[in-house]
Amino acid sequence: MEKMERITPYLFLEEKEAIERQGRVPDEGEIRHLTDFFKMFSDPHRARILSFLRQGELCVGDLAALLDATPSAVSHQLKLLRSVHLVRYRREGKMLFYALADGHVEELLDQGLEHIRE
Amino acid sequence: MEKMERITPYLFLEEKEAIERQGRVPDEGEIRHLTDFFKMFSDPHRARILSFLRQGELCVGDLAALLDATPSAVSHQLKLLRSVHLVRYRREGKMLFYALADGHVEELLDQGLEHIRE
DNA sequence: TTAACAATTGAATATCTGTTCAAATGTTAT
DNA sequence: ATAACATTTGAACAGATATTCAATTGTTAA
Repeated sequence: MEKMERITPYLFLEEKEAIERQGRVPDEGEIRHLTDFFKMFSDPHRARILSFLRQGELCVGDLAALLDATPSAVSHQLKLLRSVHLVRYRREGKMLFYALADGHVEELLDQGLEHIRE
Repeated sequence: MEKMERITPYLFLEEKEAIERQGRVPDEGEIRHLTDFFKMFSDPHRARILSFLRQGELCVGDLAALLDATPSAVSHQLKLLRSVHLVRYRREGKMLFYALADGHVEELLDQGLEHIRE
């Protein structure tokens, strides 16, 4: 058998390439997207915004009151949530009503809760 | 009709309390756990570690080689992943082999990927 | 058109997070 | 014992992140 180049005492170059070829590990760009997406669930204000929006649409001022935060702080977070398409909004007069973008969001929240509760 | 105390032009105190009573928004402690949990998926190194572990257990040195990172950096991240029970490990000689803690992890990764791909 | 209000924006600051580096721990073989 | 190796740990530094504050945009009503 031919000599194999060792990377660590256990992993051989062939194995490493095999693992990478299997393609179950997203490439750099996709990992970046994925982590940016999950980052949205990793801040208490954002997680609470998403949780509150499960019950229907709310405007920025409502969210600020519910979170006990300033409208500015909430708006900054909503901007991030918009950037990864987790929320959508519609204008009604002076106000912007925000809502969850789709059902995925709730599923994900529930899965997270399931994990930490068990 | 009785006068209601307004919080914002739209949300009334009764509504706010109703929303909070519905209990679909986790309390402070649970939100903290939840965000700490999701935070684990929000760093590229950690996300790649979890992705690589889908294909079977790997030791720290292997992961370091696959990630092109130092064993120290990997170990620090593994410590965080252990802290929220996303990975488990077993010792074999000098090495520690890490594995995903349960199926939840893969489900979550897939849901995240599903969201960003659509 | 002006005033009032809801929300957004950008810059500054304080905090959090991830990596590095050196030292320590645990295991195996000599 | 000692040496060699895999991994962990803690402290220090650099970069990322969330909030605040002041200024701005957009909408409605007088």
